[in-house]
Amino acid sequence: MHPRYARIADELRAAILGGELPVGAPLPSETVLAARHKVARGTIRQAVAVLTAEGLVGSRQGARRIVLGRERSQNFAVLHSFAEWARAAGHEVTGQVIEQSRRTAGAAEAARLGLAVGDPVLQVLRLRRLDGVAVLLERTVYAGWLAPAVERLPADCDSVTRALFESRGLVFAYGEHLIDAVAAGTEDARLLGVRRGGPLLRQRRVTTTREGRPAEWSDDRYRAGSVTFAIRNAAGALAVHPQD
Amino acid sequence: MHPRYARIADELRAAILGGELPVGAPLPSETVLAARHKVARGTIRQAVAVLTAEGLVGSRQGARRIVLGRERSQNFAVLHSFAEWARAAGHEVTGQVIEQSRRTAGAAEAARLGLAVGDPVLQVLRLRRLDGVAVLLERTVYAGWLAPAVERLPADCDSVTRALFESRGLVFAYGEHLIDAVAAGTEDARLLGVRRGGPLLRQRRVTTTREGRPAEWSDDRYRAGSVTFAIRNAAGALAVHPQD
DNA sequence: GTCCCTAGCTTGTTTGAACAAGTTCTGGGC
DNA sequence: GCCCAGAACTTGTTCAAACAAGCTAGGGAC
Repeated sequence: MHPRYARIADELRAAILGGELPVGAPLPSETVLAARHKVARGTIRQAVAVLTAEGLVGSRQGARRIVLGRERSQNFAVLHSFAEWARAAGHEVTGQVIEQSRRTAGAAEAARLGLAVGDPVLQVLRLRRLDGVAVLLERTVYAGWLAPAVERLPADCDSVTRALFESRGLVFAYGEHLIDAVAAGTEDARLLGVRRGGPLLRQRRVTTTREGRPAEWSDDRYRAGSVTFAIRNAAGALAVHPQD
Repeated sequence: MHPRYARIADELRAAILGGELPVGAPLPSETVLAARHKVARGTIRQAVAVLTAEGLVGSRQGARRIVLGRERSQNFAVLHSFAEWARAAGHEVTGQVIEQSRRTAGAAEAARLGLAVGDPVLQVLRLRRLDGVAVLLERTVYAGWLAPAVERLPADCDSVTRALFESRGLVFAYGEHLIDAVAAGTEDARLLGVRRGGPLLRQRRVTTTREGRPAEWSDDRYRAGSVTFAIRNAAGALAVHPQD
């Protein structure tokens, strides 16, 4: 059973997405909502904090909260798994390991993965296709303790994240991403089928387990025009949990 | 005076950034922190919620909170203003309007800015330099009601966001961003001084006022290698900033 | 009619308490 | 020595109350 505030948040979200609370309209005041749901004001504040974090509503002290938008921004967590995102968007995803080898960590990798220089790591080069078209080239380095689990995966595994969750109970909960544009190198161009020197969208990311242990470090290159990152930010309102 | 929880958050953040609380270390428990600062547990929870949203600490029910990282990711708000970010990072920013003209909104613009087709808009082409190097080409469309305020700005205005805040009290608080890579067109190549067809990082964004009124729509192209978007996502909360 | 100022409403901050749910560690039993 | 059951601890959820700070609409002065 979800907590009370989450269910109230779901209800409000549904009202916004369903158009009962149109964009620009004020939300009912906290007092009214509290009375309507028979909960304390703090619980309502937690519920609207969820919506604020999603960028659906904005708030200013003294004035009523306002509906900002109807499109719910996906949690950025989907960015962790190309496969999850693509499937949700109705695309067919396939993956293929091009190259896989064990080696030892260099200084940069060691720092990023929280290892010592020389610790074993597993390097994987993976090509992913969307509806048959080569779209993403992943160069991933897994921490040594993950290597056996990754090596056991089939070469055409669709979703590594899901597979590792199912086989090892691993959850990649927190991550850090660096996004920029780079020119396609020779290998990039050949595998993705683009011109050498042409634009690629690069995403470098570190993913850690829920406990904060770094698990993988990856350099992902997307063919230009194939993928766009969408970010909705509920800027000023970054503080979340109002009350305990 | 900042609220109490914000000051406690600042103190904890400083401890993490300063290395007193190294990555992987547990945070003191809420009870301990509450006693130490002589506040209620709820106040401590608000403080750590800030850090959680910044991606600095993670938490699991039942276990102590853990320091996840040392790099603080700025709130996405800074991304609204290239100038604000650059200045904060210690760079010298200059801007220059290349072209500016009024026209009427097409279908796509009207939809994005919440206008009717044919409503007046102001189109501005702006080149921005970082420490003297051309780095960003902005193609911005302002809603008609903003046009007078924008036209009144000097052609070499550094920070449009700040200027509009000061002259009109406008705050660009919420936005939506689409990030991808594109090949440089002829004009892009000439103004940014890169090869035609070379990689550019494109950011398309809609910015609305705090009240949810769309104010500007912009296509920003960054020279590859000059700027990187950093995104840190802590299970739902995301924060982003450009970095070099 | 216009302007200002205040009364009332709304969100923000904080307190203190209680229980629920999950984790960690300590002993005792084997 | 190993393993399992609790005890103790820690975070998560909720309540009720109070005051602070900011906004808005309406009424009074001009």
